[in-house]
Amino acid sequence: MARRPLMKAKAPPRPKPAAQHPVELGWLGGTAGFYLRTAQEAAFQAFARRANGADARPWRFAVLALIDANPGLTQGELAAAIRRNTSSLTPVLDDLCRQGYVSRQRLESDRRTYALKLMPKGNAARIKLLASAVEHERELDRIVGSNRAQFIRILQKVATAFAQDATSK
Amino acid sequence: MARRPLMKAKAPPRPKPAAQHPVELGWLGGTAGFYLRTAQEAAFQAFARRANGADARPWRFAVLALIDANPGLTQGELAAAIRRNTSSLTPVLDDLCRQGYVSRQRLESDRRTYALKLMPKGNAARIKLLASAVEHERELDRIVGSNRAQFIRILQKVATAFAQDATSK
DNA sequence: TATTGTTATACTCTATAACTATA
DNA sequence: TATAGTTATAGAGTATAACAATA
Repeated sequence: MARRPLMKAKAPPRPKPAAQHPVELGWLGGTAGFYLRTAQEAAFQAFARRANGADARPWRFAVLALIDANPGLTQGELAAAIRRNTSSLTPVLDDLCRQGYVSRQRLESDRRTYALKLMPKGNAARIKLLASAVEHERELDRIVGSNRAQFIRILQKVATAFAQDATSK
Repeated sequence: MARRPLMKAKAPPRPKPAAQHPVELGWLGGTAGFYLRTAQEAAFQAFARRANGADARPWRFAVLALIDANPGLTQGELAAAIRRNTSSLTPVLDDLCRQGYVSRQRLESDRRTYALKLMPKGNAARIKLLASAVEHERELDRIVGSNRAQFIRILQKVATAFAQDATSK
């Protein structure tokens, strides 16, 4: 992060000199790719900001929500759902288990796998993050307007179409 | 990356065990946020795959395109356009200059700033990446369907609405 | 003093390969 | 041998703070 933090420095509102004459985006300004990226980044940062206090690191809320919706799922299934390598998930789950949010139980039928379950503390954390997420989606609604359902449908299609590419290639 | 690579290992097509019974996404499956992320990731990876050979690391194409569209812009302006800290841009530009793609010229009117210009080699690289980007956008078109313009407009609105949040807060 | 860009540094997220234990 | 998950490790991308040059 920083060079010699010296103090905890709780989110100092930096002024950020707004660009006076806007940069011409050229061809980029007519692409979906460029805005897909900037929109995603801006939206995620807004969510993290809103969830301030709750821990909203990248996939934490999704992990809690997915374990809640699929009690007993395995780490491999969870990793596939968020398109991450299982080795990336291990430290996340270590952390959630250490905090008493999630339990890992060896499955009797296949003792190599864990059945993941949400613990009461984990459900409480999920609900807290859900409140932020609901607010966040409400703001997205206001921005997106009446085309919300269609917008989501298109994003889904993009995600699945390119994801299929990845496996077929 | 890896533990003792031992060989160059040119992209071994890993089989990847497709999840047999799909994970239930629950509430997440109705949100824009979740699919904004997964769509962006899948689309970007597809672009990088397609540009194979050309160097399509995150902001490289955008940087070349933006310098081309705004000859003489400064590093600060460029950083603002892609919403990155100037310190993150320095090594990217070091690299592009080392390769003879971009020139930094001290501005006579303010010798603290550089005027960035695209060199012939940089323009060639831009054109090569542009070909991949055009193909990529064409595939996005096929996926998005007839709502392309509206889709882009919504993404723009999301990007700018949340970006304004960031500065005002 | 203020601003542009650089340097030193540290942190987060991610994946690959090897490993352990089970199957 | 094959698979689920862990460990060790590497590396990309990013930002913060201090700095040097210039304003």
